[in-house]
Amino acid sequence: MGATKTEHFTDKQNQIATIAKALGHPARIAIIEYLLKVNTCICGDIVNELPLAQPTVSQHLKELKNAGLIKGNIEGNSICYCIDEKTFDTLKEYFSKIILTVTNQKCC
Amino acid sequence: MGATKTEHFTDKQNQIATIAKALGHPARIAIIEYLLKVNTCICGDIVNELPLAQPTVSQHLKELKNAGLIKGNIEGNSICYCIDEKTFDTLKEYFSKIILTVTNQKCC
DNA sequence: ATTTAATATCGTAATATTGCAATATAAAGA
DNA sequence: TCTTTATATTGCAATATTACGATATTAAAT
Repeated sequence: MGATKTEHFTDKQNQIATIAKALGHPARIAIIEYLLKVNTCICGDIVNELPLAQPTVSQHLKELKNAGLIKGNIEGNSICYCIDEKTFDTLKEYFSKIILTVTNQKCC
Repeated sequence: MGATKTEHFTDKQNQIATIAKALGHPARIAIIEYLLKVNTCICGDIVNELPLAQPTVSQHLKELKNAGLIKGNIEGNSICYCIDEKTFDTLKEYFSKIILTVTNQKCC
């Protein structure tokens, strides 16, 4: 016990859960909002912006990248990060569909 | 260490992260989708639907309720659960704003 | 009053996440 | 080449999550 029973759920359910999980930490939300503000930036900029050590920021960036929420392009010495729109679209579409369905329903 | 540094982030950032975190598990996504299909149901229905024990389902329902994603109304013996639209709206609005901002940006 | 049914809570083991110091890697500049 | 700069990885401690058996709670049914 302790491990999520991933294999019992559909690919789509796991996909949405994985993306949501990546956004389930305030530091990662802060990183997304910072990227939104500055368009593109390097890891060091985020380290200066957030109250977290460089390895911690690097780890959060990795998780956001694994979930497809950001992209990282090597630019010589540093890595240029920016938001990956596609995955946010996937989420928005998913929630839009939920809301459309729910508005036709009656709650208990 | 090990605990999230919640106090260093804004209320809005923590709010979005909390909601996203609640959706960051395939079982909870499956519960949302089941509720979407059947409109309303009781805990026992979900226990029959998912490959998880009753206490586990109860715990997942509690987290979804704490995040404001579902509502639970006592109906005599059992509890009637249904989706709470408001919180999904909050998420959708948040992602819509992100996408609107990103589409005017150029990635690296 | 007792039993049954539906959920919640407690306790606990297994696993995952968070955060960071120390260290590694890799490219640019002197 | 040696140093500097930028980022990633490793290893580990603290904490959180996941899952479930056992048990408690609460209301309906008999």
